[in-house]
Formats: sequence, C-alpha cells, structure tokens
Amino acid sequence: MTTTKTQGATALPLNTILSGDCVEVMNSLPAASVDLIFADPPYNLQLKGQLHRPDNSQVDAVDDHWDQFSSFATYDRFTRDWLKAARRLLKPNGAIWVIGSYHNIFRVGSALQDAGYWILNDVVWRKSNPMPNFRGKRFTNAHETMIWASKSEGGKYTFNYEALKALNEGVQMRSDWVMPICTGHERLKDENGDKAHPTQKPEALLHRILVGSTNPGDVVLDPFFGTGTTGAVAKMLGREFIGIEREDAYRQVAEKRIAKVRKFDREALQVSAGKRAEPRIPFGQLVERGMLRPGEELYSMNQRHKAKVRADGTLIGQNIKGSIHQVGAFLENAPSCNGWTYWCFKRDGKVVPIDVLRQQIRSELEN
Amino acid sequence: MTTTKTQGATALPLNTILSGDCVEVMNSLPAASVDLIFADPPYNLQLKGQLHRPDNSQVDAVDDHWDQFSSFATYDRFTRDWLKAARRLLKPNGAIWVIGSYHNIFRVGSALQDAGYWILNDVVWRKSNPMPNFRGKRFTNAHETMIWASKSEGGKYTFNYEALKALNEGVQMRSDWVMPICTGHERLKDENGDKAHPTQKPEALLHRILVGSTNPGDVVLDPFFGTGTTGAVAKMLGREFIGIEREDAYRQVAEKRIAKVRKFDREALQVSAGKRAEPRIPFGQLVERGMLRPGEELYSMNQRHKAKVRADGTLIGQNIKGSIHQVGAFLENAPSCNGWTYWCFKRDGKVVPIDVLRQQIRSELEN
DNA sequence: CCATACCATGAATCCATCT
DNA sequence: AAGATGGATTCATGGTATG
Repeated sequence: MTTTKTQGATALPLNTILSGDCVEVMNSLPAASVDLIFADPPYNLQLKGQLHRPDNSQVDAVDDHWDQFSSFATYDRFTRDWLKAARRLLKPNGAIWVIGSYHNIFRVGSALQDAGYWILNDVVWRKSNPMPNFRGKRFTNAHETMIWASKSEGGKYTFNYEALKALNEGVQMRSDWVMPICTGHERLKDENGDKAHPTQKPEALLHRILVGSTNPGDVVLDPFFGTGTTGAVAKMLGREFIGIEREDAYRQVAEKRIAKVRKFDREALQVSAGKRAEPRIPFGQLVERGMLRPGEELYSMNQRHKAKVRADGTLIGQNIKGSIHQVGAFLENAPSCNGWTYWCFKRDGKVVPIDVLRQQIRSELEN
Repeated sequence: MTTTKTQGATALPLNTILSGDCVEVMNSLPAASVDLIFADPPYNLQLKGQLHRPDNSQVDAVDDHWDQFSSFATYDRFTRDWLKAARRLLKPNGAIWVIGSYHNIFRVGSALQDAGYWILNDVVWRKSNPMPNFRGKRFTNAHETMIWASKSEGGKYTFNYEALKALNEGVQMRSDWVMPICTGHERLKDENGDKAHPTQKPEALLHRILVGSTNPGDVVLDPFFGTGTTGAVAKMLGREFIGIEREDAYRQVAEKRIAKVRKFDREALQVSAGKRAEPRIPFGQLVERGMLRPGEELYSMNQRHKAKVRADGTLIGQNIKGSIHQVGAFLENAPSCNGWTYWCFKRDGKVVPIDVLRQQIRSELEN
C-alpha cells in the first residue's frame, strides 16, 4: 500500500481497498484529491418472479440484498448522497463515469445534473453477446449506458483524443462501444466454481475509459469496487486506484486478483485488428429504409416467379410466406436458396438484384 | 380528415394536424382514446442559452449551480406537464415512445417513471453517419436514446415480436438499432432549399416503431409533430394519426408531405405472427374426434417416458394423472412443459408428434 | 492430436386466459 | 379477485465430453 500527502493533513490511501459504506468512507478522504471516479452502483432491478429459459433452466437473477430499494425515492436519496460525496473528492478538473441500465440510469443522470456535474457524453456499451429476451415480450436488452461528466461546467477534463482514435483504427471514437460481456477466464469464480460477483464488468470497458480519460499516475476512485475490475485495469495502466467495498467476500477476491496484475512495461496497447466479417444486413432494413416498398413485387432471377414484399421484410408468394430465402427455396423446390442473389426488383424498367441495395447499405456503414 | 365518435361526446380528429400548445390540445381530446404516442420533445435548448454565459471565466460556482437547477426545474415542469396530458390520452394498454439525447433524456426518463409509466426498454438509435466531433474534445455523439414505456405496470402493450424478428432476419430484435440519419431526398427542404426542420427523424425509425408496437387501424398521436414523419409513416402503414404542432411552417410542410403518401396495400401490411396468435385447441378434441383413441399410448420426445390417453383428454402415467402439460412437467421434473411438442404417438411404426394433429385441426378451421 | 457435439450461462423490471 | 392451467419462448460464447 502506498499513501501520499495531499494539501491537508490527511493521507490518501492509494492502491487500497477500503471497507465500509462508500459515503462515509468518501467523506473521510481529503477533498479535491481524485482525478477520476468510476462508479457501477446498484441498478435497482426490481425483479419480481422467476424467469426460465425455453429449455426450462432457471435464470440466475441479480437478487442480492444490496440491490434492494423500497422505492424510487429511496433510490434517489441513495444516489444523491453518494454523488455528492464523490463530487467533493474530485479535483476541479476531475470527471466521473457512471454505468447503469434503464432501471436506474435516468435517476442517475438527473441526479448528476442536479448535483452540478456537467455531462460530456452518454456512451452506450453494445453487448455483442447479451442474454436474449426469453419470453419474446420485449427487445433484447443488449446494451448498458454510461454517463461521462466533468465535475462542473467548464472543467478541463482529461480526454486523450489521439489515443482513443488509435484504439479505433484511426477513426474518431464514437459514443457507442461494442464489447462482449465478461465471461471465460476473465470471469472470477468463488471456491464453489460459481461466479464471484453477479455483475463483473469486462476489463476492456475500463481499459478504454482509463486510457481515454486519465493519464498515468492519476488517482482513480471506485466507490462500488466489487471484485475490483477498476483497480486491476488501473494497475495495468499505471494509474493509482482507491477502492471502496462493503462486502468482505468481494474485497477478498479483489485483493487477490489485483495482487496478480502486472503493470504494462510500455505502451503495450495492442488493438486486435482482426479482419472483421462483412456486417449482416437484414432484408427488412431495405423495407424500413424505403429502398423497397411494402407491396412492391420482386422477381426471381430466372423471371419465372414473383413475390410481394411485406412491411416486416417477409415475402408473400403464391401459397407461401416467409423470408427471401425461404420463399426462394420453396419456389425452386430447393433445400435452400440465397435470397439476396435470387430476387430482383424493377426500377425504370430495369431489373436489378436486391443485393445491390445491400451493398449500398454496407458502404454507408464503412464510413 | 376523418373523425370518429368515442365513448364520450368528443370526436377524435383522426389524420389531422392540430395547431396549438400540445398540453392544451391533448387536454381537449377524450381520455383513453389513443393506442400509441410517439414524442420527439425539444431537447432543452433554452437551458443551453441560459448557461453559456458570454466570456465569463470566473463564474461563481454556487451561482452556476443554482442557475442549472432552476433551468432544469423549468424543463422538468414542461416535461411533467406534457407527459401527464399524454398519459391521460392513452388507452389502458397503450404505450409511449420518447426520443432524446443526453441533454434531456435523463429528465424525461425520470419523469416517465415518476408519472407512473412503466419502462419496457430503452432503445439506442445508433447513427451510421453521425456528425463528427470537430474539436476532438469528446466522443462522436453517434446515437440518440428512445424510451419505450407502457401506460402502467402490467399494461398489455402491443409487441409484434415475430414481425420484428422477421425484420431482423430471423434473430430477435435488439435494443440497439443501426440506421442512417435523415438525408437526401427524404430530408424536407423549404422554398430556400434549406432544411425545413432541424431535427427531422428518419422514416425507417418510425417504420420499425410502428410495425413493432402498433397494429393496423391503431391511433398514433405525436404531440411534437414537426414536419410529420410520424404521420407519414402511420399513413403508409395503415395506422391513424393525430399530430399536434405549434409552428405554422412545420404544419404546412407536414400537410403537403402526408398528402403525397400512399397507404401500402392490405396484403403488404400483413405481418408475421407467431403461434400465440393461433386459435387454442384443447387436447381433448383430438380424442373426441377419434384422432387419438382412449387407451392409446403416447411417448415422450426423448422416448424415456410413456403415458396412456384417457377418454377425457387427460393422460395417465406412472404415479401421475393430468393434462399433457402436467404429466410432461412431472416426468421431466421441470417447472413447466409444452405437452404439444413433448408427446408423440405411433402410426404404422412411425413416431409422430401430437402437434401435427393440432395443426391438422387448425388448417381445417381456416376454411 | 483434432473435430464435433453437447452443455452451461449472462444486471431480466419476460404470459394469457379461464375458473 | 385470486388461483390454476395451458403452453409459448433464446443468442453468443466458452468449456467440457466424446469420437
């Protein structure tokens, strides 16, 4: 453990996990001493019953005691309290990141604004492998939202524009980040082999946040430390961290984890530049975008069949409804069919394969 | 213009753009008469004007904070007012979509929750061609956020799951949608060739929203109608719309625009529906019709269990009597079981799922 | 050793209808 | 109105067992 003296008499307990209630602990630390705060507070999920997958297995819900709040008012009070204590700790040019879902993020965002923070961006973490919506009653909840805010309007927050651009293959970093959820070896397990924490965040997320909004040597505080992703990544990247965590079990896992982490020798920020596959374009997108109209007729390559486009991107032919692929296969009496190359539309008397439209969308996406 | 009589004496002005303040106009319409509301409220530009003090670098922090709070309070009041009026208009099973950016969406989301709406998803519109951040001081603001909420917790909102899945090439629709911003021919221009509205939304966005959360004939209201994207797409898709817009110029553009729109033909508006839409067939009917004989044996999908059909359409297995579902669940020690897909019968040595018989009855019903 | 198949699981506000 | 019942519903990934 390292400590440094700040302007006051109080020592700043660097690279330590403090135990206790985060508001109390934060209030015991010297004001204006922290460069960045990353916070992953309870989401207040308000889950009622149980949920089963279609295969009858039960979903392991986040029903921990620390996520229980009796009302929005209670949650708001909790949020205002910790945001106030956090703001006091920030240096004038400090900043904060908070992550949440639709259950809590609107409360958090409003409280941030009310407390005097200045929102810089909301950043969306698009999960490449989210849990599906098993009952088919809503959209797959495929993202979480992060809010990035400076301590005050006009604060000279840190933003390493070029580093982020480099991380993004030379293109300016956007407000939507695609990353997988934390699984595999990165996911910490307890002695029983169960996940050590129900909501462990991926290190890649913290990597991008810390590279983008701190400099080496900066002090990063995490008031809901959990199993210490923030601390682990901060250590790798040569930043100082302070963790606060109430639960003994989480603190113990985090201590062990961080002890094993080695700081990177150099700027070893390899970006995986793997060849990415061409993005899949659903046929329905051509309809939504008005490139093809519902009711418009498509013609088969060989001109022997036709079918009509429906509003949901399916086709209807004689005796058959389904996707462009299904209808093509049916009409050709074939086991399968690539609808993209099979179907054509007419424009100004010309017959054009629909695949041309797909290419058009793909070229837009490359920008 | 079409109007219909509702339960009260007040007529509902369908397919009309009403002029005036949206709260007053909404309060003049009959309660519980609207299926869906789509709202694109102002993003709190007034706030920005107040907060950006000209070249005053030494602004007192407390003053600044107070300023912020008072401005947000004004915006919050405005938001609460129109959300309350909107909620009154919604049918019990109605729903709302609101779109916004980080400037206002957290206020809107909190107000929605406080007003008794029940958030179903937040959906991110990920722009494939956003405006870059020219000064390189923040992330490219590449998305906007939409909140989808039912009128109340437990409301039986419309969700055309299968149609959305079809739009997405057979994979369940996620909460992040990639779409280009409104440009090109779709972007409405005024007589000077300038854009007619600063924040015209793409029709593709409304297409997905209306296909997903309304049915043909539903009433869709847009209290901030602008140049009428909601009305144009509603008309195409055979939904009824009501627009409210304060500015004469926008109303005029919208009127012209919508007049040109043609409704898609009926067949094209038909959309994929799942099994849930199929009529329910009691298992006992298979016995009554003689498709299965009392005493006949059924075999589980995995061939591990068998049970005997009884005259009343229940099954009897070892230690268990009950419906096809109950017996299946018991034998598999599962919380539930779909007996239709679990049980098979034998004919001419072949094993056939009983669901085939149900399909047979259903196809008879179609005639 | 490799290829394939099977299985487990992730911050989830996840049913509709009839008795 | 509460309780019981019918029966509809999943995607990406990593780990493990099998061949």
